[in-house]
Amino acid sequence: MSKRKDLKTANRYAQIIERIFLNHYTEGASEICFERKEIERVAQELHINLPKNLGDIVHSFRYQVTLPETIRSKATEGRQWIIRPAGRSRYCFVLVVEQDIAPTSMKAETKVPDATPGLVAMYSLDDEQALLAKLRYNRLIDIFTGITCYSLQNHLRTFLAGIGQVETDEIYVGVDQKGRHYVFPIQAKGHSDRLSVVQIEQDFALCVSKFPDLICRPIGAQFMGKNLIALFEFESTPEGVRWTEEEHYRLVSPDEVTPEVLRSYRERLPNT
DNA sequence: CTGAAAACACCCGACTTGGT
DNA sequence: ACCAAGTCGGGTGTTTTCAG
Repeated sequence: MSKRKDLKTANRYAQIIERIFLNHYTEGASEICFERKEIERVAQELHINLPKNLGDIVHSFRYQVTLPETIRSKATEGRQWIIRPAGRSRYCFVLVVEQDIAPTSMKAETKVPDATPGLVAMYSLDDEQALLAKLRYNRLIDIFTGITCYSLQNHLRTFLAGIGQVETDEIYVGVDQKGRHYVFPIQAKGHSDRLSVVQIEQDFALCVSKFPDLICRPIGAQFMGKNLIALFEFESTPEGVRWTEEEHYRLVSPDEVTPEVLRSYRERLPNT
């Protein structure tokens, strides 16, 4: 993302993705598909070294960095390009309603007495794992959804027809007081990565394929600070995935928990 | 057709590099 | 020297290949 010498030093990833896009783009297009093989071809045309990890090109534009300006400028007002998987080694740029899944700044916080075991907090290896552990030990998914639920497994990776390989950070299953069963796929992000609608779409698809009988409610989780966590819930509409709920939870150490915090916490916790 | 092995695809963390 | 962006290697699940 250099500012001065974009033309000369735009990185290989950006050059490649830009060329692929422009190869297929026509005025007014809202879907542009390409295959992995094209990455190799384009690198050759541009006389640049083929990156060794081709998948990382798509991956980085999906979750980490913004697309080159050339591509972004071809999105109509209020819309943005995302890169959707479209089966094995196939990808599609799709123009969707712009949606930045980021925590709202001025949102009220709910205090929760931090029940994360000290040892776990101390030795978490990375942000994402730390976040998942805090969600689990503090039953934040129960509190957020109002449903009693349990972690089924984490890092469920599987292959979906028509999409490709997908991965969900953690899966919870739950049951409400009327006996309905739910599945909650969780996407967790530390400070640096962004939540992406692409992943939420995949979570819905994963539910349909692997848990067709359960009610599917994808959740996004993001650290806003060390002990401040934002949770999001999504719904699937004809216009695409939309974010419907957002709550912020602050984990506070047990010795600063007032009776009031404790009471409100107990009220929010679903009965088991 | 079946099962095992090889190849492929993808994501993550860690290393490398280039700009300040 | 420090920081962040760019790149790469490892691990694991899926798909393909192929011998029997």
